[in-house]
Amino acid sequence: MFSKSTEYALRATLYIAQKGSEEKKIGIGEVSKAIGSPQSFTAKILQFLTKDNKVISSVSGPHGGFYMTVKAKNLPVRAILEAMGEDEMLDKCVMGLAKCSEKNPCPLHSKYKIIKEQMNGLFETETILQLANNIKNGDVFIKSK
Amino acid sequence: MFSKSTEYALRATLYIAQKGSEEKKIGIGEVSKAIGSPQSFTAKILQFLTKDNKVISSVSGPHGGFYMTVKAKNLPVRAILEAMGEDEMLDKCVMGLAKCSEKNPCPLHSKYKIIKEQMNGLFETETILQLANNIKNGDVFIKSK
DNA sequence: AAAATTAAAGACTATTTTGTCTTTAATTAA
DNA sequence: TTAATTAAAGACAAAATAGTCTTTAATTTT
Repeated sequence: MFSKSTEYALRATLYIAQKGSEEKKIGIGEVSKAIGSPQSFTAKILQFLTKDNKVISSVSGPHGGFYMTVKAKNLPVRAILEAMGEDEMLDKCVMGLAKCSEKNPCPLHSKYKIIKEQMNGLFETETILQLANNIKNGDVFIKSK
Repeated sequence: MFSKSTEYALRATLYIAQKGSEEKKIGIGEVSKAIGSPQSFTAKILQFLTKDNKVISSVSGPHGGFYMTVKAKNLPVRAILEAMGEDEMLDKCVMGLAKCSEKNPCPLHSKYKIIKEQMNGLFETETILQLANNIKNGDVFIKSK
């Protein structure tokens, strides 16, 4: 479905949302350990998500690290996909037609459309904060055992 | 969703199902032109789908080409995904957890599961022949204008 | 002001995916 | 049986993705 980069972005963001705040920033070492991802690669992804404070924020120096504002935590999960440039996945033709539409539908268009609508609904409805709370509760996980 | 290879595989297979038969084989040139894909790359993909006559069949020489048996045409679309080794996509964790399950669910597991079930249903239910017939009727297309 | 700590930046490498091109093998028609 | 036609095989090349490592900049603590 998504690229490895986006998978790490989703998990890292949820971890930072769950554990961090403006007062308590999280270091890259802790993040990559918590989600089970390569540290340097994850660093690069987080730097990218930090550009223009799209989704996450950061400060350098001692006691620095990554965190999210309350406003950012209340964004839908889709915001992470958009920041990673993978939100087009949610509207892409399943057979790869450059222009797949009602006028020019691929053979799976009409049935796959319904599935895409549900995916859009899922990523639009769920907020980062909601999912982060589920992690906190111990109901769900962001690292494989 | 799927790799370019699999997108081409889906479209090429539907074209061959629609236009070809044991009596009328289709050349690689015609296929790649009809679906708008790079010819040599498509050739490699079709060769792969021909291995062990998984989905499509072929013969070399004059009046040779690609075709599908009646039996193959009646396979579900999922057979193409399986042949391309991309059917695992239909069961993969959306956040990239190696082991995402009811016991160890990712934060999107329970809701994404429903979407996956529908995707599985779609690819399992639709047969290659059914979709090919829709192309023949002019209802749907496998090439972008 | 100096040392320590942290992310930012960017060069670099490795792997996978996508794609091309040439040679070979199979088959058929003349 | 020779020439023509087609896919098969496989070596290459290009581009995208994934990942590492080193240096720099920002910030804080001492």
